[in-house]
Amino acid sequence: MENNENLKFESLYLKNQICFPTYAVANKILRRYQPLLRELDLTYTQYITMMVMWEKRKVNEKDLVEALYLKANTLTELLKKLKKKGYIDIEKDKEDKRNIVIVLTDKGLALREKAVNIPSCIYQDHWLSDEEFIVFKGLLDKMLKGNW
Amino acid sequence: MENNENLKFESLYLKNQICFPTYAVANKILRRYQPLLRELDLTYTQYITMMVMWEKRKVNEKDLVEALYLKANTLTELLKKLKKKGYIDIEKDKEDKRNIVIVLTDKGLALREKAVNIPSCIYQDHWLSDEEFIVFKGLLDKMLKGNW
DNA sequence: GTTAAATATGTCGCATACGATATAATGTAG
DNA sequence: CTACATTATATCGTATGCGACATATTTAAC
Repeated sequence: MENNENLKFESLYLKNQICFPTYAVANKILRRYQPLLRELDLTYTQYITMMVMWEKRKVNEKDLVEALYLKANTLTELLKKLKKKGYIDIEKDKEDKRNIVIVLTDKGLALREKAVNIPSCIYQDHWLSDEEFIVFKGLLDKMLKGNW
Repeated sequence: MENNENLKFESLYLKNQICFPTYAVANKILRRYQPLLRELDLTYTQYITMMVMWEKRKVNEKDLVEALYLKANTLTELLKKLKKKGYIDIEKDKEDKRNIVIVLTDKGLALREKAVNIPSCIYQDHWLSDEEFIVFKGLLDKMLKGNW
């Protein structure tokens, strides 16, 4: 009876989950970034938003939503904060007045010089081997693109 | 010059990140659970907490912190809510009065019957093949156990 | 044995993240 | 060309998740 019960509920054991360790590793990653990012006065979500800005220089909110796999309402508040810090400007799009245009400022661009050291700090502790990182990233990208 | 700049800041491109897709997949997973868990009146974090309770029946806060890779202050509020819903009871430990003892209630145990279908719903869309899931979970578990 | 360190938990403030819903602007069907 | 659908963004309320800090016990040092 006890064995039957174990069998029936096996799928609910924490150790058998895929989603839970994904969630836990993501939390662990965020905790790891925090002290490094504090020196740039950025949170993690602000940091990945700036990554897009450093690369594209000029986007609208929809571009960010797609690049970051977030929802627009999550970004609205965050963009106001980045604007307040002077890293971006927010303008109305003349062409399509529904859009906003987010533009990297000089101060925002300058921040990249301080940010450039972060990736090597983050990855230096060898959580995984180089080969494992490649496999891991391949699986993640597949999951992100997947339609589920 | 433009090429040099690309090279210098390559490590800051979103597409070269490992942490970002981990974070994005975790968000995607949480969004996927939400509608299913709403029927149980549980959030995702409450759900994984209940997983521990279904298995252990009786734990203290520290056990949960270790099992879920969260911080104690995150759990304090959450436990109050689970208590309010009647799924757990919270008592003082007589042996060591610093501890609290969290006990699964009958109502909490009964909830497991409704939860047992969730895992198959979640995993049915084949985000990855069975083999890929095994590899993925192996890497996640390694990262969780790693000391970084 | 008294004091200091360690442990377990709680409080507070901040920054997400989301669904539901609202609003404004644009596209489109007939 | 007008009503309706669609699109892009914003507002609101709820639930985390954390660091910093505070509190209450217990343990350990000497």
